[in-house]
Amino acid sequence: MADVFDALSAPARRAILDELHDRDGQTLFELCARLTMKHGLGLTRQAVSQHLEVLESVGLVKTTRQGRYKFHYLDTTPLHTIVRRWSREKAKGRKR
Amino acid sequence: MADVFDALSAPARRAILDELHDRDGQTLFELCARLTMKHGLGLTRQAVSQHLEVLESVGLVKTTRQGRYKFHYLDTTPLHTIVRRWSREKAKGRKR
DNA sequence: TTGACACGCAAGCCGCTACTTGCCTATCAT
DNA sequence: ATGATAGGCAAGTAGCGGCTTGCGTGTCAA
Repeated sequence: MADVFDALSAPARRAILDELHDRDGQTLFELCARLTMKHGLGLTRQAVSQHLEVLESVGLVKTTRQGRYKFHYLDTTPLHTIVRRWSREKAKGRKR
Repeated sequence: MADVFDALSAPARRAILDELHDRDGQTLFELCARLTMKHGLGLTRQAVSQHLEVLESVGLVKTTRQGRYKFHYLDTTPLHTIVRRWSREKAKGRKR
């Protein structure tokens, strides 16, 4: 588990990204509460925590700590590389 | 297994997309040969075939049959929906 | 200092999926 | 018709990942 594609494969992680897109900078408990509210997902705190670890490891989520709070922020820049990978412009050195 | 994210989660399927991006309209056997050549993947024909099924089911690959040949073509349009999902422009009816 | 709160660590279970194996169908050349 | 080529179908196996469970750590208020 190391790249953006794996991170996006889990529906729960996509729901987390949706939540952060709707309200950026949430804590773990906020996310747990709102995920069960809106998306109806029955996820424990640990489950969400593990998902956030994955999302952070691939750069889709950035975090800042303040005291005992840890805020999570969405970062979509890794997504652009996905589309670019199979875009029509052939890679630079390829034309020969 | 039904959406684009799951389809992209497997490295082998991404390699197949890479191959089709490099040379569009290949048959199953062509893909098998070139995948073992270039990417060094030890994939059987059935493995590649099953991957192509998945890619086709989510619309990333289109196919045409001619006699006993089946040609596979890359289609990147499903990829754009991924980026749009978490783009900055809030969904239309949301501003309230 | 004590308790509550926000979060982290680690092991275990279970289902899904990638891959294999074996056999079958269809198309083409001779 | 017969063999070779291109591809399809189906069941079984093994490993990984999502989720749980239980406990531990750090921060804040009273």
